[in-house]
Formats: sequence, structure tokens, C-alpha cells
Amino acid sequence: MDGYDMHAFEPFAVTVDLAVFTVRAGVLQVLLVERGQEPYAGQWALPGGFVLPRESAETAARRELAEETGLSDVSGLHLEQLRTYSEPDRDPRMRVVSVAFAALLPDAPEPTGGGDAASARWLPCEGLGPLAFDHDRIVADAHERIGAKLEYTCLATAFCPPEFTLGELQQVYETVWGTVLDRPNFRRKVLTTPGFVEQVPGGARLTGGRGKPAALYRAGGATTAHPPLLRPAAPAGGAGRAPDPPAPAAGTATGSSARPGSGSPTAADPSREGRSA
Amino acid sequence: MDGYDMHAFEPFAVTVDLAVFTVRAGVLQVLLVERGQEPYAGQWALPGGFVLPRESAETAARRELAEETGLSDVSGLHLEQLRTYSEPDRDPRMRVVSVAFAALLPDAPEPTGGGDAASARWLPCEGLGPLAFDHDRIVADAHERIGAKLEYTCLATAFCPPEFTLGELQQVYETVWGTVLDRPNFRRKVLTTPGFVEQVPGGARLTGGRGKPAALYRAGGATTAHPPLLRPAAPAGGAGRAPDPPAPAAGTATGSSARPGSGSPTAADPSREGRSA
DNA sequence: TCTTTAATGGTCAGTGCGACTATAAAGAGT
DNA sequence: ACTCTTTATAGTCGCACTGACCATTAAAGA
Repeated sequence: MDGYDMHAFEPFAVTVDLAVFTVRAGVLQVLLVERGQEPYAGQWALPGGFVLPRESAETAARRELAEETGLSDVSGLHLEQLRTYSEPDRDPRMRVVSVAFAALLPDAPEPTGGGDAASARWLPCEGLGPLAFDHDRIVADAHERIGAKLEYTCLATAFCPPEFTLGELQQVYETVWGTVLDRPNFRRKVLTTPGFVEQVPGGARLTGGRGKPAALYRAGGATTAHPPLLRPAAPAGGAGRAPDPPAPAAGTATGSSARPGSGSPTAADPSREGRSA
Repeated sequence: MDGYDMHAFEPFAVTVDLAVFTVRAGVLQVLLVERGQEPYAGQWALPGGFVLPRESAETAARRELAEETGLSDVSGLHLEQLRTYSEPDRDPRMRVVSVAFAALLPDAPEPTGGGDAASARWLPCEGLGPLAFDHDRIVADAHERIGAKLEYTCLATAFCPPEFTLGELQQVYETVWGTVLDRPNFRRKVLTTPGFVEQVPGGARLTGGRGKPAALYRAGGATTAHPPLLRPAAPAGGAGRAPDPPAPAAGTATGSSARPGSGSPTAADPSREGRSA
């Protein structure tokens, strides 16, 4: 950053783009908005916007996240800078440099429509048509980054509500990685990693599931997993076995989507049924 | 990135900053330039400069890297986007958003002075005084990122010349991590990781070192290490045992610094002495 | 020649993990 | 009420990897 007075410099527009993910009904989903004007009118794009004169990219990203999701408190949500996209022609109108962020949401408080965007929707990450600008690549990069961070951090809890079962936590891994994990082994790994999760004093979840009620856990204090929880090496040909998403039955859905109420996920939900000793 | 026509937007200056690292004489060093003008005149800063109107940040970074190091061919060097720094007041003169990159060089072709900067120098990463702007933080972030990537990638070879010994490779790990590793165990791990390194057909290095001549290796085709080469967990209190850098003796220096000639490190150096069956 | 240094080869026990079996506790169907 | 299905949880067994060692080889230096 030397040589200030030696070159003329071109001004750039600086924006943020948000890749907001959630796991819903066993499918990884991204928050997208439908573009109203050219270019790419009618196509899906990542939410985002300009960085204002007196804010950092992180501040702008958190502001946009709040606007776009309609959540009142986004301070606790995981928001992480991904990388900056600066190809000269990525926006046909002008020179735009965009700082991309990845954000993780636990429950999906059904779109919003709060901010700039008229229509915002959660769409499955897999097989979505071409997005506006270079947003396909941003989504792919963000997906890959999150998958990698699940291995050596405790980030997966950011996809879960304040209290969750180990089955829900496992489904986060399986959904992001697109693999199936052995349940007892996953359980052992998570429980023996100090500070990954901690059991909530006296609770077990009853009604939602079909089987034995599962114990509830909270995120522990640890941020990194040592040693890491490695994703199973792809055997050889093609992708590993993908877990089938639970059947999209209405009403009492399977597993994680059975959670009632999508309001503020701040306090423990008292409508969660029976709690044994 | 929606809502273009709804806001006025402020133009930003966009720059790149380069954290260029090398391992020299058992010490991790960064390439720094001395600032000539205010602000921070006389202080050390990272090399970098403006992104030109028709180039991406990556292109600008590679251009600056070539200018600053004076190397003719920087195409093979490892250059990786770190993150973008955009705090509103990080430059007192104007709003500057900077995309930071980390680059790794094998041998250190003693500074340069080629590009913009009058005086460029390698300085040890540890205990350098306050740098200009937020460059301390960039260096710290880059160091941490590189240390982490050594664990699960084969990146360490980017610090080594085209042909190297396992001792040199190990010193890269020890220097970046600030720990001591067990030599036989390190050797076993590297050699059993498929594609990490491959032995050069019939060579062993003779003169430089004091002990038994070491076999020469090249970087293999692999980019990731599965399972990773985990950095030893810090025992409890404070940092792990730091390796003492070899005594800074002149002339025939110890170990890795014994390599002759600092010119273009493209082809295998024929001045490398004796080569047994 | 003897010592020092570093590379290389090998052993051995503990840990972690994958694969697998077994049991417990709920709902659904008959 | 009983069985079947489903899910959570407990436990076992063997292999692979790792960390801590020890031994040998081959050079340089005293």
C-alpha cells in the first residue's frame, strides 16, 4: 500500500454478498432473492448491498443480514468473511468489488421480505439454476468452506437451535457433507471432544421423534475440535453415499423439522414437550 | 448486491497488501518495505498497491509480487487470498479497502528494491515493531492461516526449492509452528502420505550438511494431506518448545541456508555437490 | 582415529476410529 | 395388549495412526 501519490487510482464500488445457509428438513438451503431489474432480472441472486461510507464490510454484512432475514437480533449468528471477488467484468454495469460472507442460521424463520428484496426465499443448495453474477461460484465456495470448517471446528452448532439433540447435530454434518455417518461413532466423537457440547441439566425430548427420546445438549465453550472430526474419505469413484432427506410429509415432519414455532429462538422453547428426570 | 439504483454509493480506493513469507536460517521472515512518506513515514509496511481499473485483485497481487521481489517468474509461487480489511479508519487519508494476500517463497533471493519501494527487506516475523496501518494484524492473520494450512495441505513444499531434503521440509513446519517435531515420526508421516513428496531418481545431497547425506525429494502431486499432520497440542501453560535457530555462522551456514546461489530457482541446481547412486 | 552430527530404519504401546452388536424406550399398526 | 418399527444409547473388537523411543549408517570435524 505504498506509492499513493504515484498512480492515479480508479474508484470502485464495494459491496457485500451474503451466502446464508440453513439446514431444513435434511437439506442444505441458501437464502436467495429474486432480482427485479437488469441485469439478470428475474434470476436468483445472493442478498447483499453497498458498503456505506462509514462502515466496515463486516458491519455492512451484518446489517444486510438483519434486513434480509428479518431477525431482530443477528448478533449471535455466525458470520464469517469468505473472500473477495474482484474480476473486472463480474458486473456488466460498472466496476464492483464484492466482499462475500458466509452466515449460518439454526432454524429457518421462513424467508422474510424485510429488506431491499421483494421476494427472498430459501432454496436447496443442490441443483439450483444459474444465479446472477458470479453468485454460483460464491455459493460453491461458501459450501466448501463450511464443509471444511465442520471438520476442525465446533461450528456445526451454529446450524442448531440453542438446545438440540445429537441426532440433529449429526444431520448437520451429513447434510453439509452429503455423507452418512455412523451414529454411535459420531456420538462418541462429539461427547469426548471437551467443550463441544454440554448436556442440559435434566431434559430429554419426547414427542417429536418416533423412537427413544433423545437428550438435549447445548453448544459448549470450545471453538475448535482437537483432533478434528474428519469427513470420511470418498471411496474412489464419485461422491460418497448421500443421505436421503426425510420424506417431505406435511404436518408432523420427521426429526429436526418437527420443531414448533419459528419466532425468536432466544430462550428455550417451553412448548417443547415432556421433560423427564 | 441488489438495490443498485436505490442508494448513492461512495467510491472506495481498492488496494492489495502482500504478506510474503520465507523460511531463512530457521526463522520465518516477512517481506517489508520502508515507507517514505506520511503517514507512517519511516515505518515498515507490507508491499502492495492499487488495483488497476482492468485487473482483478489476484492479478494485482501477482503483479506487485513480481515487482517487489524482482523475480522474473512468479507464476509458480503460492499466492492465496487471505481476507479483506475494510475498517473505515484504517488509512487516515481516505477510505481504502485492502484485499490481503499471503505468498510463500522457497529461497529468499535477498530483497530487491525492484518495484515501488525504495528499500525492501526480509525481517523476522517474531517481535517486529509496530507496522504501518493495520499491517501487524494482517501479518498475524497470515501467519495463523499458513500454520493451519500446513496441517491439512501439502503447502509446506511451497517454502522449499524444487528439490529439497526432508530435514528442510521439517524445518518449515518447525519454524512456522514454533515447535520441535520428532524427526523419524515426521519422516514416516510425510512418506506415507501418498503424493506429498516423491524421491528424485538417484540423488543424495552431500557437502552442505554435517551428517549423513540426505535424499532429495520433489513436491508430489497431492495438495491435501489425509489424514492431516496435526500440530502438537500445546501442553498447557504457554507456547510449546521453540526450536533454536541454527547459529548464524557466516560462510558455510548450517542446514538449509547452505544452498548456493540465489538466482532463478527454476531448474535443479547443478552446483549442488556429489550425487551417489 | 575418535567424536559429532544428521539421516534413516525400526520397535512398541497407547489412542482414536470404523465396523458392528446389543439394549432401551418411544410411537404405529394390528 | 402385543408386535413391529424407529431412534437413542451402550459397549466391543480390531486396525491404523501416532508419539516416544532406540539403533544403525554415513558423512564432517577435531
